[in-house]
Amino acid sequence: MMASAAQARRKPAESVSAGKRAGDGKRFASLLGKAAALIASKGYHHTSMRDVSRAADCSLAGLYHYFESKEDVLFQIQQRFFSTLVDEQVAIRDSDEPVEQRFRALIQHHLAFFDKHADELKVCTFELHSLTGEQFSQVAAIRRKYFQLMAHVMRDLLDEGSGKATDLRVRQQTMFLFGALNWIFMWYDTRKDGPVDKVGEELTQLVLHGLRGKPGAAGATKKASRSRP
Amino acid sequence: MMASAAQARRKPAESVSAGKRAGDGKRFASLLGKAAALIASKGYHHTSMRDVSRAADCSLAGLYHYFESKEDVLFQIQQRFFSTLVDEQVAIRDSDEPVEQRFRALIQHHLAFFDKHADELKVCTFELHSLTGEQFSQVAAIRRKYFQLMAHVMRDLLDEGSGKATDLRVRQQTMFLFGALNWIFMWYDTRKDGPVDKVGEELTQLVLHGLRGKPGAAGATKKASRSRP
DNA sequence: TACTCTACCGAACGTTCGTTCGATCCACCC
DNA sequence: GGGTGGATCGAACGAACGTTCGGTAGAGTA
Repeated sequence: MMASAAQARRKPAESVSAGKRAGDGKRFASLLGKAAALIASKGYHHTSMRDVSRAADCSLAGLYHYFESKEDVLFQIQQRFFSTLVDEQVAIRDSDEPVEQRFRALIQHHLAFFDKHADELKVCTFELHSLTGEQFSQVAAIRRKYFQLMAHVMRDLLDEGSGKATDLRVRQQTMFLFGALNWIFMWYDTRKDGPVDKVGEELTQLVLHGLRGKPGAAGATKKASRSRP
Repeated sequence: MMASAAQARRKPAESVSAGKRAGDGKRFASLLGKAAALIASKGYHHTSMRDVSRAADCSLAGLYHYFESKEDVLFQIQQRFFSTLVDEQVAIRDSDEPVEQRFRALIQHHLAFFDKHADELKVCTFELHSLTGEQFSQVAAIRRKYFQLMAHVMRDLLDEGSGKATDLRVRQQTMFLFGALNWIFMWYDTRKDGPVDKVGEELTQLVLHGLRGKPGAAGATKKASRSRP
């Protein structure tokens, strides 16, 4: 008597690596991918269930065999991919490397994940606020975890340079970094920009040097070279 | 016979400071503000014309006296505020100051504009792709202009330090900066973060020092202080 | 063969949306 | 007073949307 995959997922298991659940097959993964591509390019609210069904070559009603609702589509994408990324980043933070190496590895792995799952990560980054209620809270918690993870390494980095690692400074520098990372969706183009790890190294150097600078050392001291009068 | 403000605006005058057009009154500005606040907080596609009419205390049909369509609402916000910001930034770029001062001033003015018109600037930053056709092209052109403006100063900054100002490097560092700037919408909180100009100075220092660092100087040289084993 | 369960579908329902139409109110000018 | 035109409105229209319902096809199993 009708126990669809979506209904079976009603209680989605609390641990991150959830137990077996209906809808973990290839078809489900393919649907998620098609949906992520559409949402990444048109935005969640511009993407209709009819769009998804067309892209996935199935009927509108057929989608509801795999998903409870449209919002469930969005949630599945965000929950699965974002928690995978953050779990992997935790392993890097806890690795046995010097702080600069861990910092570099965090940036590089973020970009490598972006390279492999651009659509899904874009959805994670820009469509959090399209979720509501419990589903919003769950993904928001993952995002907080990611922030704290990065802020932790940022603090180590600031501590290493000098004693000026206030909570506020750690917060703001971490937010600057996330801004630079997340904005990459808006401009990165393989042909123009080359492989992602080159971009990652540029960003790593920018921040590593930027944090090291002595306060006041970069002020209005020079008398200016102007290239356009 | 019925020449509404929206219809009078049909040909919106090509110069930036357009000639007088119906709908430049206080009511029109107030409608734009209410709409910007709604769109900034709920997103364009989640904001209905009925929402706007409710917030503005007028009828649904009444809105169409001022706007040709829903997309016209979005376009008016973006075109007016974004071109104002960029025009002001052009004046800073062309001012007679040392390059570091101009760079600092660009960041500070961007943040001051954010402080005054947070809703409108947020709409400019995140809702470009909700426009289509000619309106999209117009705002995209303003955005390109802003990028080139910032990249221009970034190039001067890189030139000053050494000879390593390739087009690619200028492009990527500029994009990092825009990322950090634009992401501020996501986290800035006056109570936590203090006045915007403090934030601006942090970001200015990060980039100024970051660009000055000698390549290879911040590598895996130290043997790491770890605060969490 | 008969039963069960998964995967999937066509057709419809109720709602919300952007937009339009015809009308009214009112300040201003002849 | 009569006329004009900007500002505003209630009511409705057609389209698109998310979702549901009742059903079918087919593989697996007893």
